[in-house]
Amino acid sequence: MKNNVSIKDIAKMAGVSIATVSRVINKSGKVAKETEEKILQIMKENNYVPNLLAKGMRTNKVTTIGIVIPDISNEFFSKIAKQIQTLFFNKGYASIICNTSEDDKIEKQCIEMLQAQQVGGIIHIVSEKANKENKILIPTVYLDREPKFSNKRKDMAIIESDNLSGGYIATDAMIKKGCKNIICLSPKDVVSTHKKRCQGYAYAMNENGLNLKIIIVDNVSLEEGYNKTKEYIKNNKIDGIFATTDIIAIGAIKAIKEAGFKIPENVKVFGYDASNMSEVIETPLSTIVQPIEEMTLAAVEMLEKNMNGEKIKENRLILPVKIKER
Amino acid sequence: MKNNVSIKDIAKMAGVSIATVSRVINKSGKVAKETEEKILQIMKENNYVPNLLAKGMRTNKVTTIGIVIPDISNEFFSKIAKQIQTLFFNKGYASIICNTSEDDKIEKQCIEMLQAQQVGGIIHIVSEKANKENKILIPTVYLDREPKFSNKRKDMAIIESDNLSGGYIATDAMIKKGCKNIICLSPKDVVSTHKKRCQGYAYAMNENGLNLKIIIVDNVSLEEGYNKTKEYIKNNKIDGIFATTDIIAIGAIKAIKEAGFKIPENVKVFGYDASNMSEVIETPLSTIVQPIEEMTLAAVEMLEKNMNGEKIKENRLILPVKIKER
DNA sequence: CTGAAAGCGCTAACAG
DNA sequence: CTGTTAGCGCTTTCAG
Repeated sequence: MKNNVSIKDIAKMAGVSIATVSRVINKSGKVAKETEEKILQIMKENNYVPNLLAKGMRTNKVTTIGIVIPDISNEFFSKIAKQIQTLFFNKGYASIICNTSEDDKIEKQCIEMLQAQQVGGIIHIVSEKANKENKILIPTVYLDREPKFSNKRKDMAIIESDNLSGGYIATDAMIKKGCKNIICLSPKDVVSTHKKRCQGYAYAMNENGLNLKIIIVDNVSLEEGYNKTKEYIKNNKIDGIFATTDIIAIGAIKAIKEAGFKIPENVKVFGYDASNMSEVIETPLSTIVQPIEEMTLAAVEMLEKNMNGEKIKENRLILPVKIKER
Repeated sequence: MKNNVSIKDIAKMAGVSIATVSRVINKSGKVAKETEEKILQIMKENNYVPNLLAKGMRTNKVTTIGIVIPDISNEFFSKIAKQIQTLFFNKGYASIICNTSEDDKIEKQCIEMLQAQQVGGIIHIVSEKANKENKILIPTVYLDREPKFSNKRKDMAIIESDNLSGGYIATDAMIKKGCKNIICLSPKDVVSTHKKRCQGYAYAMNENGLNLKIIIVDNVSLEEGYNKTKEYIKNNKIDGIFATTDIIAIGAIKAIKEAGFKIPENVKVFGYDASNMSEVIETPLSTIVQPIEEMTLAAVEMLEKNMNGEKIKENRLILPVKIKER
């Protein structure tokens, strides 16, 4: 499997020392044009590709970063992963992507593996269960979800979108259209994002003197959105729903329609994330758009600075979201 | 950034040679229980994590594999990537994931980078434009799409799902329900998967003496599915649609309904991939389910064998698909 | 301008 | 059972 030609092979073929070959590879130091061309030629002929790992080991500069993500098959996260990988690829870095499946045990293993793989930095979306910081020395930027342990370290780099105002503007938009009985459907507040969206909802409701009703779904699924909504509307009147993620809203829509109500005439529905599903569903589903590009770009830039040991004043960033009404 | 303790540091602290430390790390050779425990203790205290790259360099055994994918934010591909990364993670491998964005230039760069990163093997879903094999010596398994250059090398490892019968059973199911005028919506046949699905469609139509009509969409999008369908039904009657991927079917549905037809009463619609969108759309959309787990498992196993230099008789595999009628 | 040599962290004989 | 040593592919002084 190791038919790879090495710098040594090239040197031998060119009749020079490996130092010289190294110099032309890195365009460092002076090499006679003649020798340089000859070496370049031989490298091309033999399809030489430098061993980045050996180089990294020697120079202590690494060309790999890690991305730790709860579930890469989730649309929102996969978009993020794509952006990050592309941004880093263009800078010459390879991205090692790890799935934690929301499991803190696996998450720990991921971090250890990345450390063992000598990644230069990590962009980390914490799992639901992550309670304590993994004790590592690798530069890390937390993205999307605020880690539970973030209050312990004020210098922690965290990039989020503005989930609080996301919840607020969604709810407020419905209130402005006359809704008075708006419920909020959300998973248990294990994750900062959903929690903040609920808080935004609560803020808007309180501001308008409306009674809030937060209904906890046991998991993030169409079924749960459906079941909990169906159950609730048996004995309660509602005219608005704010679900902290699209799929829950879609379940709610199903229940609402089954009960004979019209959307958006009788009940207005807001989801979150502007997923593909929200695009294709035929019932009008309003939603909140997160600034994925800005978030990933900021995370990548911040991580790069961290890796270069640069001081950063702004190590926490909250990016604005947009509303998409339908 | 390199505060990492090394085997040398541990050895010094334990007052033994690095060889001994190496032995306890790898559980190779005999080490006195006493010394072993002492070393283990010190390793734990100092949070020692072995440098896999150095190890790989020395042993010529690498713990990284590459995944090359056209678009990781695509639901189907991201599910595949997740599976592969998980399977390899459990075997102790890290996965470097690369996006080609369907661009053969980027694809080439990806392969080169993976080579430079010394990955042990690659699972590769080729881009649309990939026309010639990248000349590398890394064990590679092609997944999902059959490379255009596959006929040149009969020993190439390729895992696909059965797109041909996918197209066939979808079409056949509609015919069995009485459809006679079924159109097929598909992107230009740049990619083997869509091409084969169309062939399956054609096969079923011919078998039943029906006229086939394949309509090319310019790109894979809801809009194109919508536009091309709307255009066609202006002057033609149809009672069935087979779209080679769900999103196109969803566009078609929109056009059909706008024209006043009922689904599935007047027109039956089949998509492909059993995407989340197909799950939530309120109009009945039948679809074909690909065996993602089996595909990825087979690919991973085949790659592992390749990496271990094992001979494999079956280097081409076509896995069966399932129908999901709605 | 170019080569020799040391060393990054680690493993694998080879001696003790 | 344990230490010494060479070397994986590469960069980087230090001498020529």
